[in-house]
Amino acid sequence: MAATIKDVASYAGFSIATVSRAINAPHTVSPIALEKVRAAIEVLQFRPNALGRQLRTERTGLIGVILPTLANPVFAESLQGIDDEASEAGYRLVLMTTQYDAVRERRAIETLREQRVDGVIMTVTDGNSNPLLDELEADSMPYVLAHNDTACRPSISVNNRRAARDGVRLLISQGHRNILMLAGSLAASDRARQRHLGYCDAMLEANLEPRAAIEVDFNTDRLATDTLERLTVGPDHPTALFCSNDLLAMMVMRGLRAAHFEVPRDMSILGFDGLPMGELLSPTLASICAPNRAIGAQAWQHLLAQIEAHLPTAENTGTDLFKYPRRGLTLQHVIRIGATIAPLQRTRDAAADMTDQSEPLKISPRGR
Amino acid sequence: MAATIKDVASYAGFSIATVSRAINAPHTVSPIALEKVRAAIEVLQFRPNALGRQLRTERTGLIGVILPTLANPVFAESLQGIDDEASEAGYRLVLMTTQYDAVRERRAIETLREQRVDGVIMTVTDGNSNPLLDELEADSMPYVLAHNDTACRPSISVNNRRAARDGVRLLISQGHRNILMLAGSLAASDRARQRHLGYCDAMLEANLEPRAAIEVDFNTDRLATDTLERLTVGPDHPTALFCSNDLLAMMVMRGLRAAHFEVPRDMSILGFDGLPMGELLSPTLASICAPNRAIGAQAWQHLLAQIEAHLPTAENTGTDLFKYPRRGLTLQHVIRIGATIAPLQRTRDAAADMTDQSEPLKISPRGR
DNA sequence: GTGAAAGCGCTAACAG
DNA sequence: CTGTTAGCGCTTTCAC
Repeated sequence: MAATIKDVASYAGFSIATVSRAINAPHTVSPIALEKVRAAIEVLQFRPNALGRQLRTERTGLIGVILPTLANPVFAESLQGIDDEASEAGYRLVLMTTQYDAVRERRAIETLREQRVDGVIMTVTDGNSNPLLDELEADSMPYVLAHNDTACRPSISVNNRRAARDGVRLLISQGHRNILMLAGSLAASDRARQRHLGYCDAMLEANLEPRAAIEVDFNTDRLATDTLERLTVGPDHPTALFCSNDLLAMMVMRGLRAAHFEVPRDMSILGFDGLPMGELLSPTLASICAPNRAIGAQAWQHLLAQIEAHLPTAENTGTDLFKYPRRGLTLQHVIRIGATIAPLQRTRDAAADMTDQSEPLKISPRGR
Repeated sequence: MAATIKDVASYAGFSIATVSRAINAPHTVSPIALEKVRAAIEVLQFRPNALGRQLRTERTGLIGVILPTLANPVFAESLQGIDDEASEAGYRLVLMTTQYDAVRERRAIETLREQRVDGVIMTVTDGNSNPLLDELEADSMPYVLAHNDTACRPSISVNNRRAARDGVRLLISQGHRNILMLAGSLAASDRARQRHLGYCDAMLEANLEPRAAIEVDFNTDRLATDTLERLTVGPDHPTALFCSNDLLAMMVMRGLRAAHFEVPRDMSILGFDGLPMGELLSPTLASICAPNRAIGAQAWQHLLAQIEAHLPTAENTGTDLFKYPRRGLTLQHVIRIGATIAPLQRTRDAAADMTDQSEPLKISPRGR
């Protein structure tokens, strides 16, 4: 059906070797031959079969990308960042999503390795103690983690712990003392765990008692009512929420609004990720911004460096590894001040532990 | 380095054929052999090389996906829809983005064909008169368009024209008469053109004069000031905007807000796409919703049908083509009522062409 | 500058 | 049930 290099060769009146050279190293072929080959290719609509080449050269130009989901724009952005650069460099991406499932992570890697991808960029549930990654290293398969922050593996991310700490510090500086953290499944995200540590850091250094993160299922599009109650009812309800990601923050905002809780008057909200859409909300979402696209782009750069260090041409000296450190790279986070954060008003609840009760009390609305 | 089927064969004490069978058709192999092969695979950490198999079988299990960008969640959603189903069926996605560039579309298809993908799902700038697609058909390469709506090609989409008409009708039914449409580059999107036609349909049937779409560069994150002026200044400024997509609508909302134009009091806004995040805005964004994820999923189903019809096993009768029509499939759109739309208040501007001027006038705020 | 030939890793007749 | 063999399409020595 489709023309092969053989067809081109016989049509052009040369051997397949010459055709191959005409394609891959035109300068090593006589102008006459080159022209004839070109013509033959044109006429026969020859399209080189990448599989043949890849089988032979042991390089595919394919990069595996493993992400939890594309429903969270964080990963879509990051993916776009990877694609921008990788496609420029002539690589193609094979995408697999895991839905935060470790089993699917394993399968994805397996599949990609069978496909002989030249490298893998991924965001995993746990970047540290991960046998999958150990295997990759043992087999010296180039890989880079994106978003996972771990010092001991090649990874590109913000310092999640410190970023969270900085964010929660901001809330504290605004007078908030009863601050809760919300997260998706902690088990499914080492980022969330890091962020919770950062939350704890900030709380402790202010002599506040850190609380366990409230885990929220944000695959559904609605906040569970018991969660909502916990946030809004009772004398002890928090005045500020630190949400482990912006999507969650947005969901919470909607839930609060439905419960007639006004943000930021009745509750300050701080997100994490810095999704552009957060600025389009009203009130605009305060968030700890990670440079998601840059994370993808940098992950690519690091992967490429590893791939090139792997090439037979480059001698695998320690210099290469030094030039392109195989260990974590931390990108800078930025706190985006947004209208979802306000200084604490001394409401009845928030003023509970204050001595001066003389100021006019504002009644917090009750949910439900 | 990596073990091959030969290594496994010799380790297990069988021929490579038996190993191959043990892998691909275990039931055709004696239990003893099977066990020995399994053990060998285990010990040698054998990972079958997909390239060899693909070269031989002429099937890769790879699906090309070509999308304009992932920065627009519409496409990220759609991609997730594809991935959900395709990965389930054991296929992998090779992703390429075009940034709405026809040249990149062409290159992407070329690259994917060289990689011998089993089929392609794509969203192109122009689904109708597109030589690329003619080529694909000529070579009987399975493909499906997603989001592009065209009757004459395999495509999955909403009826963009009718959907837009329905949306604009809603605006008209709310009393709006001066309605403008905003779009990204019309040249880069047949969807936008279809939607503009729908806008015109609705305007004409109400005896209103349709206007040319205002093209907005929404790659930048800010609305150009001259565009903004056009929307807000003068006695003739519109009272409602139909935006060709939700991202644009959100950008416009922000621009208007910055100009102290309040939505929907001073301007009603209707988007297109039905991005989930629109419901998290405040006011919640009214939008014509396309089932983006379902579009991706359906595109996959149709592609799979084509691929299977292509298989040597299935006889290529007309029945197959009848069962899985190669032509466009239209999914239902839904208009999401949102708080960005309000009945027209008879402001000074909007009431200009009305005879009854006696009602109290509300002064529209002036931007800048 | 060009061609012959080997072989990348695998599957699929075919023969036994 | 198993082994032998012939390629899939390409690159790449190695001669000439």
